This record gives sequence, structure tokens and C-alpha cells, in this order.
Amino acid sequence: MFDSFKNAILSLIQTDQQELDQLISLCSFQKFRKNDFLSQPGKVPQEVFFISKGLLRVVVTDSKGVEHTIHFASENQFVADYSNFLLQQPAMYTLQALEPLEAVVMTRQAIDWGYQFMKEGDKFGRKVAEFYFVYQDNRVKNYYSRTPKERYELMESIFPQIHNRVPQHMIASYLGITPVHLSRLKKER
Amino acid sequence: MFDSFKNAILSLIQTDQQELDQLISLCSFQKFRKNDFLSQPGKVPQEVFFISKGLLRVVVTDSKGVEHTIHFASENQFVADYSNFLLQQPAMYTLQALEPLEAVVMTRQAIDWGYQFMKEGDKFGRKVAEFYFVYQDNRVKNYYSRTPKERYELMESIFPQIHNRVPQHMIASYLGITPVHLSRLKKER
DNA sequence: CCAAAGTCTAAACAAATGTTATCGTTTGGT
DNA sequence: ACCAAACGATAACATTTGTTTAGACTTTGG
Repeated sequence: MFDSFKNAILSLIQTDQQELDQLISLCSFQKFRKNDFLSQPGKVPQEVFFISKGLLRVVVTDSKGVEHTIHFASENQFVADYSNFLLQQPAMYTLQALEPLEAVVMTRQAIDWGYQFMKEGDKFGRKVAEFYFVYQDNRVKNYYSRTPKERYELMESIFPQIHNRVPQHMIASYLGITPVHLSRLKKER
Repeated sequence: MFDSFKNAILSLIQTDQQELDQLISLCSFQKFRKNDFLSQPGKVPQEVFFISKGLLRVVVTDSKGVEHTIHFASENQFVADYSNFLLQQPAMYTLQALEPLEAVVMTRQAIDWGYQFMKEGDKFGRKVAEFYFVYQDNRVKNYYSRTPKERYELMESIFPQIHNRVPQHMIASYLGITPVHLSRLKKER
């Protein structure tokens, strides 16, 4: 149940079975149905999810109530409203399962315990933060320097399978355009 | 010369004079004139800068040769092509001084030394990565959920002084619009 | 198995944003 | 102090992207 979670940790730091078991004893395992919400805006995030199976999207809702799908996350990825988890401020992101989903739930206590007591706890946190910084930095870079059409082609080359897993209007949203416009771009190509 | 650098570290972790002095012995101090480049695309970044005085911009150049100003950084901030520093890949960012600038230069060796030998080295790296993750996450969030006009007003409220320090075409670029359009938005307001 | 909801495409039109060119003004170098 | 370059505003026009609506097709749930 926690195997892929353990492997993810082991790929980033050196640890031992005892540390891992103690960490896992502070975590839980949770299943979600399609369309379920893992978390919603308003309350301060108290957990980070590690997806062992399934797919979800991260949504931000603007001041006019329009939803923007800004991330997809699937197997073997950590996901949360990590900014507001760190800042201990009310969440702004909605996390919604797009497929039946299974996730390890790391609570704030588990994470704090890891930083305090695991030999390479801080290194683990550093690696995760670095990984997601790089991810976000790429997003920013691409948003500035690529047209929607280029972003679409980039996404196609990186995620050839995503079309089969999520509706196109979410992909359009992810690309920062409307579904109608995405349809147009696909035709033009 | 290294005072603000020391304070920045002390605000994130606990350390002692000896650790700090050893770290600083691995760093250098460098001055740049206005318009000088701190780093340019192509070579693998080997340093992270800490700005003690002045202002710079971070630029990404797209496939058509168009420059996009994607960040400004000033006093008491760390700055680098951090993604490619971490990935050890050729830089994509240009760092250019917009004012006479003074910076502490942390080399890769200094940083690796810190992670290996400072008691809270990894924690420091974690805090920095977390800080910049939050910053980038905000950028992404705002880019998705705010119009250029809203981003302009947001920037005005956060950086009321930036107009006096950088030309408007760089601000327009930062907002993701053309200078002509920014001029229009300012008029409409 | 059917009805309802969701999905994709398409067309016509509207709004936002980009492009180019011009003109004063400011700035920087000598 | 002078001149060339950079800068910011503006207008006219072009292009991109959004909005609305409609229709065909698929999926879903009872």
C-alpha cells in the first residue's frame, strides 16, 4: 500500500526501515472516487498527498468564479496547496480527483516529525521543494515565451496520453485558453 | 560587506560565527555596472547571487529572439538561474543589472559545502527553495486568474516604487503584454 | 435502455491585444 | 552643451483570442 511512497522517498534520500515505518505510522491512506475533492479553498491545508494511483487536477477559481485548471498530477507525485500549507494560510486551490484515486496522506505532524527526527528530513524537504520549484519555473518560462499553440504542442509531446484521460476543456484551461480556441488550434495544425 | 548576507541566513536557520565565516570564505563579493550581465544563457550556472545592493532583471529569450523580462530582484534577495543550477544544465536566463549592483557570489562549492557540513545546511536550502516555490506558484496563479490590467494593479500595489527604477517596456514584458498595450491600460484607468 | 448531461466542433461576431509608425521628450555619452 | 539613442504616448490597423449559440455525438446514471 505504501510501497511507491517508500520508493519515492528512497529515490531522494538515504534512510532506514525504522525511520520509514515511523513516518508511515503518522500517515494514512485514503481513497477517492472520481470527482471527489481532496481539498477545497478556505481552510488551512494540513496535509500533503502522495498519489499512488489515479489522476487529479488542481484548480484555482478567480474573482469572477471562473475555474482555471492549473495542474494535473498522477501516480508517484506529491501534490497539495503547498504554498498555503507552508504559509499556513487558507487554501486557494481545489484538488479534485479525475479518476478513482488512492493517496498517501502526509499530515503536517508527519512532515514536522520528519524534519525533526529523520536524519535527512530537511534534505528530503529540500529535494521536494527544489523539484517543484523547477516545475513551476518551467511553467512561468513557458507561459512567457511560448504561444498557446506552442504550449499545446509542447504538452502533446510531453503527455501524449493526457488527451485520453481528461476532457479537452480542462486541457484548454491548463493552456490558458478557451475550449473553443483549442478546438480551432487543433484544426489549423 | 557580508552583513546583509549573514542576516539573511540567520533569518532562516540557526548557525554560529564559525560556520558563517567558513561559508563566507568560500564566497566572493562582486560589483557590476548598470547593464552588466551577471550571467548569460548557454553555460551551466555555477553560482547563486545574493544582492546586497542594486536591482537586476531576469530575462528569457524565446525562439524568435524576443526578450521577456520575467523577474526583478533587488536588495536582500537570492537570484540565479536556479532551475538550471540545480539540474546542472545550460542556463536559459540572462541576469542583467539595471542599476549599479553589488552581490555576494555563492559558488556551487560553497553551497555543497554548506549542505555537507553546516548543521542546518539542508534546512537552509529547503527554506530558500520553499520561498522561491511560493513565489513562482504565485506567479503561475496570478497569470492564470488575473487579466493584464489586474496584474498591473497588483504590481502597482506591491511595488509602488518600481516605476521609478525600471523602464516601462520591461514592466510591460513582466506583465506579459506589449509596451503599447501597457500605455493604453494606464490611460484607461 | 432511455433521458439527461457532458463533450467537441463550428460559425459569426466581439473584445482584447499586438504591430507598425510617428512624434515629442528624456537620457547618456563624449 | 550637443547629439544620438532610448523612451513613452498615441493612432490606425491587424491579428489573436474570447463569447455566444447551435448541432452532432458520446457518456453516464437510473
